[in-house]
Amino acid sequence: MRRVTIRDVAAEAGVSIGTASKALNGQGKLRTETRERVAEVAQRLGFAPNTLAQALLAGRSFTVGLITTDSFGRFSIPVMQGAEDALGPGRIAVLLCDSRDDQIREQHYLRTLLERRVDGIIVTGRRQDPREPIGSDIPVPVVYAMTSSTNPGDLSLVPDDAEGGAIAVRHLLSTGRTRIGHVTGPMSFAASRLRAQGAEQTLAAAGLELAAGGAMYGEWTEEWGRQAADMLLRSAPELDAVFCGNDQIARGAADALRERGIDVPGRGLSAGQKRRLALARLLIEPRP
Amino acid sequence: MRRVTIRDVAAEAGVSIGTASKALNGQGKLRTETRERVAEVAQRLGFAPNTLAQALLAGRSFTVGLITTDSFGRFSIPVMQGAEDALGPGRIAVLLCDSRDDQIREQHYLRTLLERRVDGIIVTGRRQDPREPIGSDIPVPVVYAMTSSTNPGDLSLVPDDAEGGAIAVRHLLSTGRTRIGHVTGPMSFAASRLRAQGAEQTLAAAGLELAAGGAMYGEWTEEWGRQAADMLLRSAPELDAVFCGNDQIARGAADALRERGIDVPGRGLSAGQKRRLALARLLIEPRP
DNA sequence: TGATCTAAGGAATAGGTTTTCCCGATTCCT
DNA sequence: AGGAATCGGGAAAACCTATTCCTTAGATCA
Repeated sequence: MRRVTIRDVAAEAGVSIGTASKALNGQGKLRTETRERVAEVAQRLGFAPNTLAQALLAGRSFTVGLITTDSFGRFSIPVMQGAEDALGPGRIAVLLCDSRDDQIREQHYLRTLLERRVDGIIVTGRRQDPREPIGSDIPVPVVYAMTSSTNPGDLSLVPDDAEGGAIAVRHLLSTGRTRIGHVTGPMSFAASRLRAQGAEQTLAAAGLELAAGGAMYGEWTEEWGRQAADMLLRSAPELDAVFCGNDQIARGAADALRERGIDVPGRGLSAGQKRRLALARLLIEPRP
Repeated sequence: MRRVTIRDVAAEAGVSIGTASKALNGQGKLRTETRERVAEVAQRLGFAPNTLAQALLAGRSFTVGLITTDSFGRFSIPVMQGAEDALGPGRIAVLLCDSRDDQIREQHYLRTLLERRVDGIIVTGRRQDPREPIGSDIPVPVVYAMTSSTNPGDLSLVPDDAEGGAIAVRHLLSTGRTRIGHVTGPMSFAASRLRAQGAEQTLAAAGLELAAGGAMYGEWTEEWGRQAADMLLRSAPELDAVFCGNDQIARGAADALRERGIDVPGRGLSAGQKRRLALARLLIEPRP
């Protein structure tokens, strides 16, 4: 039941182990006839080089770890998919870890990944925000995707929330709206604060400000969208647009407004999911 | 920049490599004082045993491969999550591969996994159905989850579709319905055929049969649910229940019927997602 | 006192591959 | 023909750890 090794191939082809290795990898100076013979034997024996041995020798594992904090939720799936898509074909494998945003599990997985000598680590999913970096003094590159670390030196790939807020407001202004409300997620999330900030600055540049006294912070849920819409309807009945912090809130608010007989246009842009994690390529050199 | 190895620990603690290994793993006969000294040094130096070296020595990699065919879609995510949940804490890692139900990619990943000497392979996601096994003569255990192979010897973890159809019909009969229609997915899917079969057999045992001349095969979509409901309304206006093959179809059908003024109760059972892949444990021995 | 036993830890090996260095045999040049 | 260069391939080290077998010293026993 032993797996066939390069030693078997070498013996069968009547050459040394080193020669067999060179033949299979296109290295060294070998006769063409020799190369072909070794290749044929390897094929016939079903030889598959042991990546573990290669990794041990190379000092790297051709593997990256992916730590998700939201149990493969809405935020980490596109990252996961992008990472796999960018890395898989290049013989780099992706190792899966689900920390559930729990410190203990996170440390456990971090340790496991380091023991496996991963070439890099991707941290993704909505983490408690703001949040400590997953660890200090980690001897491999770490990149945060769709989440960020409090350590300013860390590499992170995040949406430009302030610009996003600005874009939304500019769009509304361009359609002639001027009395704009803003309903968004918890104030503890940087995403909420930055989007509101971008919106406010853009309004200020036009000599305006957010209706109803500023951004309304709450939850990232449909339920909060409904509640907030009701509140707005009472406190600021004159407004002519609502900028919502995410899709759930928008859906809730739109439903609530429609139920009150207010006409709400359909959604404008798709969520633009499936961001490719091209940055992951930076983590590792392409294998020669 | 070299990572610290057991050799460094041994040198620092003033013992041999073998002794250091024994101390860290609780093996052999060593003085307690020695054990503690080695442990302290390992801690201080931040030693993390190289899993690659362990794997090479042990002849197994403490890793399983997970091949998804639907790009982390609705069917594979629960399996992925269950596998990670069952394996991760036990120091077994899960390697991610997305074949997109493409033969070429599937073969590529299969080869990669074998080169990495995985201890087992999980294949999941809705595959084209019926479908060839991922390969023959694979030297590691393979289990199909939420999908099956045409090779009857292969291990697969699938819902009991026939029993599911039977359960649905028994439920409807118990509420007094007797004129039951069935709208389901494509006939090319075994799931469709088996559910219809279970439903028909249960009805037959009660001396009944499916309304409108049998199961209506179509797509797994809301759109098809709407269409089918309309058709049923015309061809079999006397029916008093519709058994739908999946949630999408049910939602479409319910919407269409409600629009025609027909009262439809809310959904009865949750989809019961998040199936734990306990079977994955069978693939591997727990690490000693 | 000499022989035997136990405790504590060292030396060596295995696992599979890549790569560097080296050696023998041809071929080329003058 | 004699030396140099090239060609083809072999031997061995290195990567890191766990384990098996030995060695040494001290203790026990008759």
